[in-house]
Amino acid sequence: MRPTVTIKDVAHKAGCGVASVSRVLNGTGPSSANLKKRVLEAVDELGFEFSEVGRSLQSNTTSTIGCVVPSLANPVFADAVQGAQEAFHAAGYQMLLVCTNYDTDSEAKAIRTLLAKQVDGILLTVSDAASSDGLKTIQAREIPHCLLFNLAPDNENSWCVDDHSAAKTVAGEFNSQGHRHVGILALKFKSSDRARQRYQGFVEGCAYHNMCKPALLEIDDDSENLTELLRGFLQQNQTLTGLFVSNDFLALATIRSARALGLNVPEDLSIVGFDGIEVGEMVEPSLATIVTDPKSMGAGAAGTVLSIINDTPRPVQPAPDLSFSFRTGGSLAAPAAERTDGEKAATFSPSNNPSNQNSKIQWERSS
Amino acid sequence: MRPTVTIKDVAHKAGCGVASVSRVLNGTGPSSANLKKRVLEAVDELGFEFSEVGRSLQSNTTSTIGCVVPSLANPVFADAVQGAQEAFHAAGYQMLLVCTNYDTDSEAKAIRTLLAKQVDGILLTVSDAASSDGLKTIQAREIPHCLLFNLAPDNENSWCVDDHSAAKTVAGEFNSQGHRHVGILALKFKSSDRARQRYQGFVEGCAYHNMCKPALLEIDDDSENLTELLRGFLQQNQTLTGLFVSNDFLALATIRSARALGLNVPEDLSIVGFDGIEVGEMVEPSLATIVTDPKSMGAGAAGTVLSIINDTPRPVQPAPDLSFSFRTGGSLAAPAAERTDGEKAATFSPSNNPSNQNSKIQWERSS
DNA sequence: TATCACTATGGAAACGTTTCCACTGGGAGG
DNA sequence: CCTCCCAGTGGAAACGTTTCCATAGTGATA
Repeated sequence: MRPTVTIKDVAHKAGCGVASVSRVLNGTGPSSANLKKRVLEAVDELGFEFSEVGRSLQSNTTSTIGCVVPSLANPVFADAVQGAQEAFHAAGYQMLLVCTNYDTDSEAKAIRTLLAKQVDGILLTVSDAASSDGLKTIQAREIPHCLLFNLAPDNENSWCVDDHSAAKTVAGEFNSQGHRHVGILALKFKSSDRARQRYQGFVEGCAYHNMCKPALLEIDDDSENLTELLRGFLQQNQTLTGLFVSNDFLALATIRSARALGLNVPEDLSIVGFDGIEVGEMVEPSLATIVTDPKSMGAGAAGTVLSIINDTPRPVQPAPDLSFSFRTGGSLAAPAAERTDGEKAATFSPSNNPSNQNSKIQWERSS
Repeated sequence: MRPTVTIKDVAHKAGCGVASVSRVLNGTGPSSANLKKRVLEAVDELGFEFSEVGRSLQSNTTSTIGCVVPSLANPVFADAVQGAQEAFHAAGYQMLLVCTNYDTDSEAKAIRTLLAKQVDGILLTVSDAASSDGLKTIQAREIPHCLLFNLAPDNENSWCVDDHSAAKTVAGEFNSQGHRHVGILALKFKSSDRARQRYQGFVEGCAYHNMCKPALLEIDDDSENLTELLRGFLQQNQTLTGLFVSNDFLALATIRSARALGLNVPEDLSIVGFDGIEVGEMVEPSLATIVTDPKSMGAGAAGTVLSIINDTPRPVQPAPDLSFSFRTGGSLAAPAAERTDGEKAATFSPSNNPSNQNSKIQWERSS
């Protein structure tokens, strides 16, 4: 297809063997000044560039890294990917990107494709690190790799925020504002083990602070009718004064839905997000949230992959408790006085469904 | 490095020649049932997978497409990349991603690398399509490619929003709300020819509606002190009642800065953005903006690249005037009465620098 | 002068595929 | 029975590199 110029053409033009061209151009092995000159001239004249394909075949190396993430729609991943891309680029590697849309089959398929392409390493975020087929394949083949935003199952390499502690921290923040009964809004656990971590940490944190067990609202990534879901949820949990939402994007949407239901944030309902995306600071009220640094995480994970490839010391990851920080914001405040005793609770629930049994049963202290 | 199993191993195990294995597995050429069975068994047992590298060398094809964008931090590009990735993936292509950070040198270098990697096609967004070295190289080598978000210089393939018309539309919206003197806040033109298009369209639109020539505030991508820049700008243009900001992200930041300066949006200053990112609808007031569909654009451009490769009919691009639409929002309203005659204008400019000569000179009608 | 070490160079193998070509054997048609 | 054709198969070339090895030349040392 492409009438590209190969090393043979150069050799011919320079009147020498291909081996000499290779040596001159790669600076490997000796070569006379005269030969160098001829080769360089020929290269210039012909506009020769090495074909990475030929090279790869010979060296069993592609200077390509695979990167698998659920989606770029979430700025957390977009930032992480960008950070990783820059790190790889700086090290002379190209990045093959695949988005899986939180689908485990896509994950496995993508990974197989990447392996066939002979990537030198893989950086990946999977739905569930403990059960990922793709991950198993990678481990079996001993491909240099690093998980990103997934907690490593067994001594896996991974860069991730300590979701569990972070969520616990959020519980503490709710507590110190005087909230006793809060909820958590999370993506379906099966599509994100991160959501589960956050849930568990939050439950634990609430227990630690002697708060009620948080009510859980699990939603799909593509749920359209958030407002309705929220209405139902709040009707079932009328004493709820705060809501921890498992990512900022969703938290903003939740604020909007709450408004649509006639609730004031934070007076009627406090909201805390997770991720720390920039726009969270631009809205009014600003979003209280856990802030993380996805770009650094991506770059760090990339560094880990590179260090495995080159057998150099691994980059050090920030201590788990430093992987995040809490950012105060207007969306979290003390609950309005009349909300804490459940009096006004009924105002946003015209339906007379008092089924809040959910909030107290099956509740046990875990610390 | 990798003790992978090759077609030779399969041939040996199955007791046949490599050619037969290739034929069986690719379904090209005849083969007996018996042979098929043996080969398939061997493949299964050995866990054989074709090496794309060997294949590529032979076929002069890599089933890989390069994708060059300025950054993923802007959700417009993130969405577009995702759309493109999905389209490529569906067609059996992998995507090599490079972010250039709006740097033209990176652009050229990235493109050279991609060409060395023998990508089958390239999808790219450059800083300035008219002067891009990388683009010239691509054209010279006749690599299947498509521009994204860049207006094609000469019969280039490109998918882009009609920035010019969209900006003109914005001018019209300002006009119908009664604004006479507005400004435009844009990224430095050298790093984005899109910003220039929008500027020109806006100027033209203002002229068309007999408004004042819009004042221009050009900023860097990494400007930290937006609030200060805005303060200076507003001091110099005290009769300004509206501001067109060249992307939504920046628009939200601008709203925040305006607030920091004690201005109410939209009463003291109306803001209109560009892109239509989702969070724009979640903030209060919601962001009036031009909404575009970057994901579709990415997918469309990817389709164009594929159609060039496969020599199939090009996907049809939406008509320029359908490539965007205006979304009303709370950030755009009629200017407060006292603002239109410049009376209250001084309230936000404690400095007594009345240099608004900028706004009226060199002003010409263009339609 | 014979040996040696070392530079400079080219030929050829190897990497993993696909594909062309040649060879075999068997069935059909004369 | 002799051809002819075709399915079935394997050998080998080709793709663009790198690298091993062999060879030739050169200057220094014994």
